[in-house]
This record gives sequence, structure tokens and C-alpha cells, in this order.
Amino acid sequence: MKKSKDENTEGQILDAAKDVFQSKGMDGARMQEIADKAGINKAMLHYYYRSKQLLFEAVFKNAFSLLAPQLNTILNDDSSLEDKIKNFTMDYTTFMMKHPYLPNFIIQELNRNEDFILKLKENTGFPNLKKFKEKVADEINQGLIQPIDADQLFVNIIALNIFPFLGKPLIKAFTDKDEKAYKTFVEERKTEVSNFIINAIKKQ
Amino acid sequence: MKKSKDENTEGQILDAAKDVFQSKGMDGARMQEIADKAGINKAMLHYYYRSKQLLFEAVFKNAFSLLAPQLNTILNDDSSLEDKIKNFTMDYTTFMMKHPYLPNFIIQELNRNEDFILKLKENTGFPNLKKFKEKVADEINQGLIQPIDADQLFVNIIALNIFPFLGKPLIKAFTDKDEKAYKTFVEERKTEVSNFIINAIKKQ
DNA sequence: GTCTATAGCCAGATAGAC
DNA sequence: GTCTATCTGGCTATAGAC
Repeated sequence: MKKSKDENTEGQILDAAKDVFQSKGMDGARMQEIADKAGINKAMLHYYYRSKQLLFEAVFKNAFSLLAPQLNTILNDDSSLEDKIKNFTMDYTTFMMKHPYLPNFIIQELNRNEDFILKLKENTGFPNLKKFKEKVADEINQGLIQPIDADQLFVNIIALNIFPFLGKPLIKAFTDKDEKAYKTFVEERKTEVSNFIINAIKKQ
Repeated sequence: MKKSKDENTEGQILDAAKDVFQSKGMDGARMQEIADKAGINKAMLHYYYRSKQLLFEAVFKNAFSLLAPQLNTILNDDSSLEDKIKNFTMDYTTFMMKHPYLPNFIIQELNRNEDFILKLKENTGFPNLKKFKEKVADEINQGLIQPIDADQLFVNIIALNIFPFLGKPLIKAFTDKDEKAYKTFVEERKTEVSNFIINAIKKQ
């Protein structure tokens, strides 16, 4: 059975809570709205998750554990930097178009409570840049790419990929795009962004 | 007199509200906290701004009007693209290091209420890409830079500049930096980012 | 496990004295 | 203009019947 989550109350609550927390944030979310969306009453939320805070943490960890594996494309496989960048840009953008609230939710709640990330770092599977740094050093030594700090490159890559989803309303307003034009714009970034990055770092 | 804002109650309230709204957001902010910070009582907030919503809008418009002129560096002066990019990256990063809450506040509240940007667009002085697009087309025709869609380039530029402030907790965690190392990292981006962009677009 | 009813609290907003 | 006191409503959380 695939849909076991939808079949029990606990899973229905988590699904509903995900929707509400991701669109309204911790402070803006209402337990009543979560209950309504899950098709049960408020008392059940506390029966299963004890408090709003704990329910929120369950949703947040779930969201983060969905996002972290995406980073492994670029951090931990053995392909060339060029392939890493191409694959990551393609996969990440595709993934985000399916989960548009995710980046903003993560970013926002981490800014609201910076200690929260400490809990995440304790978990196994928290993204690690070691292998990526080695690869960058390696390709610089081989003369394949220009010298660049690996941290800076990493931030550039995720900035170019994540920002279009964080700043969607801003981008739509500045570039005068409606929803449809914005979708096309993001779709084009699947190749645009990797070309841009590769041009920036490749040896002339 | 310079500090007229601090001398009257209305200005003190706006200053306090700015601090609280920008760090807690609309939903997380408490009128009591704003009153305490302004050194007056809750009743005065309503006397001057009528409601929480209106006080929030005053703060938001104020914040946006601080941000918008920054964009004019890149949009509306007459220098070359290369100079625009260099100057914008330098100025914007310097500015943001002084107002670290600003980008996250704007982005977050626009995502919470997408209609909000419509109110801003009515104002004169809302950033416009017309001149920037002409400049890009011009330099492509002259063979100075590679062909690129002006909207994509614009988003790349602001993504690389804004993201480090939006994703600060994430960056600190991924790259294992403490507050001091993060500051140095951002400082280095003042030149790093413009070099990166110029490499990406310049004719080989 | 699931429900209804309600406790208990805290927020935004207002009345009215000074 | 500024204050204290209070209203009113909405929220999280729980008690207790089934």
C-alpha cells in the first residue's frame, strides 16, 4: 500500500499541518484551520502531537528531510563539476516547481529561530561540503576552472537556484510577468542558470 | 534638527514598530512589545496609527522605499553594464550589512500577501527595467557581452546579492561559519559576485 | 480514538479620566 | 496627548462523555 499516510489520522494531520504551516508560518497558522483541513477536530491534534510547537517541528523536520537529499546531487556524487551543476540546476528547479512553498518556509522559520538549525545538524544526513570542496580544489589544480573559493561557489549555485522561488512576487512585479510568464521564466532557468555558472568559472 | 523623528511620539512608534515587525513579522509581532520599546502605552499606538494593520503598512512602505533607490544603481544610470554590476554589488552589500533584517522582511511579507505589491506599484518610483533592458540589448549588439535575456540577467544579479542575507542561517550551517566568518564571507562577496557575473556574460 | 464543551489566557482595540 | 482600566474575541489546550 502506497498511501498509508492518508489512511490514518496521524498522517492526515501531518498533511494538513504541512499545508497550513508552509503557507502561513508558525505564528500565522491556526490549529482550527489544520483540524478543518484534516477533517477532524482540534482535540485530535493535541492527542497525536501534544502541542502546536511539536506539530510544527514534525512538519519542519519532514520538509527539511525532503530538501536535503536534493543537495546530494551537487555535494556527494562523483561526476565533474560541470555535470554536478547541470544536474543540480535541472533537478532542483523541477523539484521546486512541485513544492513552491518549501524554500520560503525553511528560510523563514530558520530566520525566526536560528537555534533550530542546531537540532538539524545533530541528525545524520545533514549536508556536508567536504567532497564538493575537494572536487573544486581538484578541478582548479587541473586547470579546468578558474580559482574560486568553494564556499562562494556553493552559495552562488544555491542562490541562483533558490532565489527565484523565494522572490517570486518581487520578480513578477519587477519583470511584469503574470503567473504563466513566470512559469515559463523559471522553466527556462533549468538550462540558463547552469550555463551562466559554467561560463563564470570555466578557464578561458 | 536631524532627529525630528525621535523627538515626537509618532516617530518613536514607527522606529519601535520597525524593529519588532522586521524581526518577528506581522503575525509574530505584539503591540505590547512595540509600545514598551517606544516607551509609551498600547493606547497610543491606536491613537496614532488606528490599527495593527495600518501601523504595519506604514513600516512596510517605509522599508520598501529604503530598498527601491538601491536598485536605481543598476537600472537607471548611464554607465556600462560592467560598471553597473560592480557598483551595485558593492553598494547593495554594504547597505544590507547595515540593514540585515530588511530583505527577509520584504520577501516574507510579500509572500504572505501577494496583493500587497500592487499597492507598491501604484507609487511613483517603483523600479522599472526599461533602461536596463535597452543597455543589455545594446551591449549584446556591440558584441561586448554574450546574448542573454535581460530578465534572466537581472534576476541572477539580485539573486547573488540578496540570497546571502536571506539564507544566512542556512549558509552558516552548511559552510560551518560562525558570525565572524560569515561577516568576512559577505565582505568578500562585494568583489567576488561582480567578478563572477562579469565572467559569466563577457564575450570570450 | 473521537467527539463536544469549556477552561484559561492573551491579544487588539476602546472608554474615559486627566 | 497620554494614561489606566477594561472589553471582546480568538487562540491553545484540556476535561470528560461516548
